[in-house]
Amino acid sequence: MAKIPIPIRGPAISAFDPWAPSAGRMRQLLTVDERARLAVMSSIARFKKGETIYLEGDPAEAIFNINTGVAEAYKIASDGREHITAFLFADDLVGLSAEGRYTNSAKAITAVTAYRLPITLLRSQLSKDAELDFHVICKLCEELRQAQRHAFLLSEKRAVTKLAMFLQLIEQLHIAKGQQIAEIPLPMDRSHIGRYIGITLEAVGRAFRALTTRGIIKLRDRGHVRIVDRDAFDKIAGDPPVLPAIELASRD
Amino acid sequence: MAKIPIPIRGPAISAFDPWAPSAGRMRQLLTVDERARLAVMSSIARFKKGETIYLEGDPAEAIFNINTGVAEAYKIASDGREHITAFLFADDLVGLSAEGRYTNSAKAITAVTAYRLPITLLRSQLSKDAELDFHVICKLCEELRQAQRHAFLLSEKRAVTKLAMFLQLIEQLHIAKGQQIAEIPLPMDRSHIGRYIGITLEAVGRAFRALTTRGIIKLRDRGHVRIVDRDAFDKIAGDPPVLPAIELASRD
DNA sequence: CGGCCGGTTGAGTACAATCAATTCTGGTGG
DNA sequence: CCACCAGAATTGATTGTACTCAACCGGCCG
Repeated sequence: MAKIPIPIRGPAISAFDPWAPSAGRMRQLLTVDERARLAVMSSIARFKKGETIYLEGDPAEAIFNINTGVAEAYKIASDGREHITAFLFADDLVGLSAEGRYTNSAKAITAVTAYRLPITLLRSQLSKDAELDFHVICKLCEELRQAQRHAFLLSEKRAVTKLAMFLQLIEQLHIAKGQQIAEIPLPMDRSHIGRYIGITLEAVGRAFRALTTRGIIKLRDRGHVRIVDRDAFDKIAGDPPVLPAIELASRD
Repeated sequence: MAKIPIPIRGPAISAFDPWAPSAGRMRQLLTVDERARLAVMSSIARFKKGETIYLEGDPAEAIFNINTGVAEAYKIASDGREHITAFLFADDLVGLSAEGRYTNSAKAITAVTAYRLPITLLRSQLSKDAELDFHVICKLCEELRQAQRHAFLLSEKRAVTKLAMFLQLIEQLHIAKGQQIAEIPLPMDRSHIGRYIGITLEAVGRAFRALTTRGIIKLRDRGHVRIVDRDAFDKIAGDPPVLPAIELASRD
């Protein structure tokens, strides 16, 4: 293995601060120093498209910090169907466990590079560094918020509503990361979307078409959507979660 | 306000340790010392049945630690329907926020007493006490696991499956807390269950009846179920998450 | 006694699942 | 540059399940 030619800055965690306004932007929580300290205890893992990162029930020896690419966390239903728990992007943490065992499986959707953090090392660091702990707490709050929103999405019955909420989710993720985008990129395929929002891939397709023919969205290709009619879109997806600026203005 | 006559031991957090086997039992994570320290910075809040604890979008000034009773966290859908994000029992933390605003609402299902922890005080404590931080991290992992399991449940389509998974959820919660029970107590009504598992209350009733007539469960009254046919039950609900004892035996 | 709340039952409808066939797309090699 | 191929996506016809709306039941409390 040759050394990585690009400069390595170490693991990264970005999230909203649960308790301080941040103008709708996620911040990089870790300091340069923290990232360096985490870097020395971590190795870099590479996964090919479709490759398994870990399996549910395996001994949880490490957590992963996605660097590039997209991964999925998933669970297998009793009838064999695969339910996607979360899509994981850069700066996300993966490897949730309980009692020393992973509580879900994970695999790469695109090619993925990630920092692999052995939990033994991480844990000893956590018991020393309250600052790092606090950042992990922030990230977990963020993941919890996402998981609840996912459940909220799944509680909807109409396929178009689910799809619209999903698109809103992905869009806001990019906005929160500071990327102004006219188009929503969809690195996952129709079946991934279906397994995430709890409908079949055929229903996903029909929902896309329904939104397209109604002039609400426009597909450039498989992986790029544009929201044409924002009002109609928001009426289907529901208002996006409180944007601080709007919130503060309308309140009091 | 008279002083509380019963001895106060202070806030409590119980969860699985994410990284150490614990024989399927949740532990009380906080030490006597930590609980005392948290107690001095907290006040006791009492909520009547149905009373609102906080509303989505409100400034997040405190988090709550349920002491007695049952509460619900919920979100309102665009069509006005209420989706229950989580049922909250003793030792649970509630008050998830982002950017200083609550990201869901919460209200009491039964009469509730809770410790109210102002986040300003809590946060200053968190930046000092790595041990406390670690315990909060454990609890958040636990909540995240629950939220993902909830989403998994919601991704099922058949009402009987959803209900069975829900009952399994509640049962395991009691087992994890060390209470051996022959009967599953349901402190919430049919409409709460429906709002949690994403079906109408009529469908909840029909699912209960379906399981009853098939001889799988038995209702003592509105609020107490007994699982009669465990095999049939598990076949519908899916195998319960890895129980460490079984897991270790069947592995290697 | 009457009203209310939680719960049950029933008939008709709407929506997505299913299964199967077909088209589209992007990538490959000749 | 084109022909070809495999995987992804679309379309269509049918079926099943839960939703809707409405009526009804039973206990509890004033």
